[in-house]
Amino acid sequence: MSDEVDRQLEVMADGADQFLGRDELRPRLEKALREKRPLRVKLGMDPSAPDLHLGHTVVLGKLRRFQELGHVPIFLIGDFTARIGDPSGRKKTRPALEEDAVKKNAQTYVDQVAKILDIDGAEIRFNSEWTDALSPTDWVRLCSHSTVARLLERDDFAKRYAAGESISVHEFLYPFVQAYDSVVLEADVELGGTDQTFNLLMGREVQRAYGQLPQAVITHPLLVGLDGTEKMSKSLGNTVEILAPAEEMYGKIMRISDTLMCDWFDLLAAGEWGDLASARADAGKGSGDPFALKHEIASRVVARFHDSAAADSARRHFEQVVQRRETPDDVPELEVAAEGGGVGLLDLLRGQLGVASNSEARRLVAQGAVQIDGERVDDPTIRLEPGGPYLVKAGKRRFARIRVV
RNA sequence: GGAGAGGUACCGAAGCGGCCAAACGGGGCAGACUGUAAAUCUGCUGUCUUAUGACUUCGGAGGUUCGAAUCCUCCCCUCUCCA
Repeated sequence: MSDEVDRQLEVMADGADQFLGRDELRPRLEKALREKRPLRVKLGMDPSAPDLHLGHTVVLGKLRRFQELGHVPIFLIGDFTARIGDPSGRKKTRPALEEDAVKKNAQTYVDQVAKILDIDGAEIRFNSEWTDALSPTDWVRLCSHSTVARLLERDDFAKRYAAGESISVHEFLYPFVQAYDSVVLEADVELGGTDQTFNLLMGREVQRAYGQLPQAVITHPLLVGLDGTEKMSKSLGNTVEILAPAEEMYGKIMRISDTLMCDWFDLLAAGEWGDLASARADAGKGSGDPFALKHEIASRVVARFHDSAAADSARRHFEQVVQRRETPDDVPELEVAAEGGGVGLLDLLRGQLGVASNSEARRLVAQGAVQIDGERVDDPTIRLEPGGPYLVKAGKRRFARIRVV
């Protein structure tokens, strides 16, 4: 029995940055196991962007592990809080979202989360369910449980305040709402990124104020995005979306630095990649074969969100197109209507290859990035005669087979 | 309520009557290199059927001027200090 408690606590702590309230959790866990009343484990996310990315999956993976331990995963969609905008880690006020956008995003979240959790065994909740019912008096009471000084202690607020950045009053409300969610959900544990520490601790305080046992708080390091410096975040454009096509996902992962690769390995392994431990250790020391390890990580991540067949073909595609710089097998074939006896190259690049503008297309030609049937083109004004198909290449990764009709 | 400071391209930030499509840095794109990368080096980076050309752009709306990102007026937004 106590072995089982230890084992579970260890799984809970795996990969975590902090595990606050661990000692208090122990007796609750024992009781839970004894009485077969699983713990309620909360993870909240704001539907502020439609796509979940690898960064989200770090904590989601932990939630899944709780589920595997027999506890109740509660995935909370912060549809109300998204309308406030979480100030965590922000340098400026996050714009509040329109209700419609929030609803739409929330919908897609459930589908995406299902790739990680066993969704049937999970509790999916929306916090507007109870926040909309709060009266002004309730709000005042809720907000009385902390102080301005305390809120200003918070790192991101403190920095913004010191730097003379604006802080809107409503941003102060955010932690209160998140804390209140824990009260309503009677959370035993709440998960989050390290940037959530303040909000999560607020949950403990408010639960206490409402006569509940405070939740344990488990935070995980934030996954650094593709740029290798900032946390992965949609607004920074450094994400790998979990719904991304297999090839794109594979390619993005292959493009990260070796240092970042090690970081990702640790956060994304989720207790699964034990067989790669020694390769990981070598990579950390700068020895071994980091390239092979990166391939392996890319394959496993793709397999996790697609399947192993997709992972294999993504790998082949990468080896072919990026490593050997060959033409991929699956170049899209497009037909273009001839106008005045042919098609101008610039129109083609813009219309069929996804180049942003004629000027951009000209630049690509000038830079020697455009090829037709393997031949470099350096005159942007050429026209393609009816016929083909012509194999058109723009830059390293944009291909199309064009038939002019 | 009062007094100051400020809003510039994807982002940060210079410019403060013509030489400004707007320095510089970041980002992005392309090329070289490489284990795909990262790092490094080089170039490009508003649009237009490329043009010592035109058009749109410097918070918004007007105005002064041969000419405005740059001066004036009003408005909107942000920050600081004082009350």
